Amino acid sequence: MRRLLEQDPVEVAPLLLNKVLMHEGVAGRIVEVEAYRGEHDPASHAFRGRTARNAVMFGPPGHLYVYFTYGMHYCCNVVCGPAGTAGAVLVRALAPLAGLDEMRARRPRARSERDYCSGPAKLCQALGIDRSLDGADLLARSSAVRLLDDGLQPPSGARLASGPRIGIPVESVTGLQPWRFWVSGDPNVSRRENRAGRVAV
DNA sequence: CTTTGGATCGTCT
DNA sequence: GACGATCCAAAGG
Repeated sequence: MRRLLEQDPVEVAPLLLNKVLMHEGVAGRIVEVEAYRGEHDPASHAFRGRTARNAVMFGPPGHLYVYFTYGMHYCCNVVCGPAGTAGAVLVRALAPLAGLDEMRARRPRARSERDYCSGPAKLCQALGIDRSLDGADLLARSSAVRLLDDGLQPPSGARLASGPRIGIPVESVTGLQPWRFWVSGDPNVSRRENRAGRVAV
């Protein structure tokens, strides 16, 4: 798994679909992700170099990068690429798998199970992920938060969908890149598949 | 169903 | 001092 994550985030991103993210027994299957590169990606937190916030992005692959945004939300990424090079895959949505009661308690305003993890900040809330987990090794047995492979293969063919990343200005060069990947048709994906989405080869 | 605006504060200019 | 890799409620069709 570590070797897989050492590749370019754009290569890794679709391969993380159908993997499982778990924090203290509360878990979900990854159904939507976005790839972020480093210095050549204007949309990346690492575009302007290393800072205290994004330091983990420059570290070894397989660790968790958690950032705080909008004054109230956390979002989490799987760090990719070789150590010394910035790269990460933002986890945008999960299909709830375990700890559903815990998720409901942490997301009281959710109207249905679909509302538990259908967004990058929602899933962090549902799993109880915050800045204290920034830098955690997702592949270590001893970690509270882990990335697991339960044997289900990543989607391919028509089951894999891709499109432009969300919240990225389209006028920027990378804003048009189809670096958002999701499991086609999964109800937990953060935004419904629309004209922007297209099936990847 | 879609659109719009408010919340709220760490981070970087 | 401005601005988010967002979410939610409210309002309009």
